[in-house]
Amino acid sequence: MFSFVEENYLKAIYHLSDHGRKSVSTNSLAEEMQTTAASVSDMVAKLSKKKAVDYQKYKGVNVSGKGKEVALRVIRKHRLWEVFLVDKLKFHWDEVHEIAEQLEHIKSPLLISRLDEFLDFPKHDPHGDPIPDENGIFSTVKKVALTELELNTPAQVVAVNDSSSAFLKYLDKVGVSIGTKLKVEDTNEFDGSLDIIINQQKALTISQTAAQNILVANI
Amino acid sequence: MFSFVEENYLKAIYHLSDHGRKSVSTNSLAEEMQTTAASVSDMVAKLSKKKAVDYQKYKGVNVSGKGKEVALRVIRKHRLWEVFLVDKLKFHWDEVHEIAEQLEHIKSPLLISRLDEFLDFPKHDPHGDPIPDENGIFSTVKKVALTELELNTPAQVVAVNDSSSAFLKYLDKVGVSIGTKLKVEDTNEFDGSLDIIINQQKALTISQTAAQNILVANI
DNA sequence: TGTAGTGTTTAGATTCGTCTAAAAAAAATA
DNA sequence: TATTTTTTTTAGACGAATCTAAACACTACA
Ligand SMILES: [Mn+2]
Ligand SMILES: [Mn+2]
Ligand SMILES: [Mn+2]
Ligand SMILES: [Mn+2]
Repeated sequence: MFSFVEENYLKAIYHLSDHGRKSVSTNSLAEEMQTTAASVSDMVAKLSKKKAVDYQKYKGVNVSGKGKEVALRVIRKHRLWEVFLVDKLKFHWDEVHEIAEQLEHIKSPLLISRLDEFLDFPKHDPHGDPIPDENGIFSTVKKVALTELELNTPAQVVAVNDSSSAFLKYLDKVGVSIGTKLKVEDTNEFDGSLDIIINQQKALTISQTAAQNILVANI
Repeated sequence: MFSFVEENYLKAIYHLSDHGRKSVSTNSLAEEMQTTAASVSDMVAKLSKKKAVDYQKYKGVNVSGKGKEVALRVIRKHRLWEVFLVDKLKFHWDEVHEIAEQLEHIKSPLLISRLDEFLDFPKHDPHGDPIPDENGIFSTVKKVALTELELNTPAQVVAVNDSSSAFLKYLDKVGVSIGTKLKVEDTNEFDGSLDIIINQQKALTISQTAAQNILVANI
């Protein structure tokens, strides 16, 4: 039905549109897909003819109902495979994305439901991102960037906004991972950095940039 | 280096050439690949230019050293994934081939070595076919078709020649699987059928066709 | 040994996804 | 509002893999 390449476009449109909430420009999609605006124009017209996106020339593009379904199915597979790689094959959380980019395109609904079961129906991937169920529904937990957390309120790390290897390695070094309990002790006005306490013991200061990429939930 | 399609051609040539022992005709390769002789001619010329096959016009084709390496790597991945599907995801041995056809093309040497370890370094896939190691070496066990087994000699089923769903379902029905111990009690001259005893108890008669597709080794 | 038949290769076209260059539309700015 | 700049689309081409039709090479055998 949809090719490897079409699936990747739909996933990118879904992400850039903030889960289908706003329309996506040709240039931003070209940057995301590491290709040219001309190629994007072509592909978007093609996806529009297949009713996978809503598109008007010069007005941007967004996923249609059908396109959203496809995107969510790919995202579900991507995240389940990442859980498999980390939980079962002992990969590190900064090594799994590229392999999951390939595995997400394997076509077999039965394979995915068996994998889901084998992994014990995980609700989140190794980076804390939610895994949609077979109907595309996310289990929603209210999460907030660490920069928004109120002072001295205990919270738990539930996800990261930046899954780059560099950032994940930094988090490892300072001892932050999914599930880590922490609170913010103080904010430093002059550069936006935060003084935090990890697991009721380790104190450290992290930059505003780092804090914006750490998502937490109240406990 | 090699595309999805090129990998499939190399695998097919390797199989049709009986592990590189004899050269493969354009037509037989076209049939195996479900395509036309013209397409095969094109692809074989391309693989020849890439030094993955030895090829002279009108004289047939065979894998080169490099092509054999590629084919064996794909075969290794195919069979390891089949073991994963059966042992870990509880698939039935007649359901795994199509999915493994997709998974065999995932590119990540580390993934395969981790998978191998996770599966406890299996030497055979669910159909009894040997899994080459990372250097392309098969662990060789002398196996023989059940039709060649001497009378009243105890043996063990180690592989099947026919992995079709129909044949595997038949084997399930009569209670034969990889590892089953059996011996041949008698041969019926008029139609080549065999009277066999399974696990020292169950007696049954199987056709010559079935027996030719069951491979056994002495115990 | 000439010829019919089979097997194989070449020629030319098609689809998919991509590219560069140029044209057109929209947005920004003067 | 008129002009410049940016964004987007169109035009035309290309490589990969495929196809059909036609030409060519090898084989069999009369
Ligand atoms: Mn990922
Ligand atoms: Mn992808
Ligand atoms: Mn198989
Ligand atoms: Mn394949």
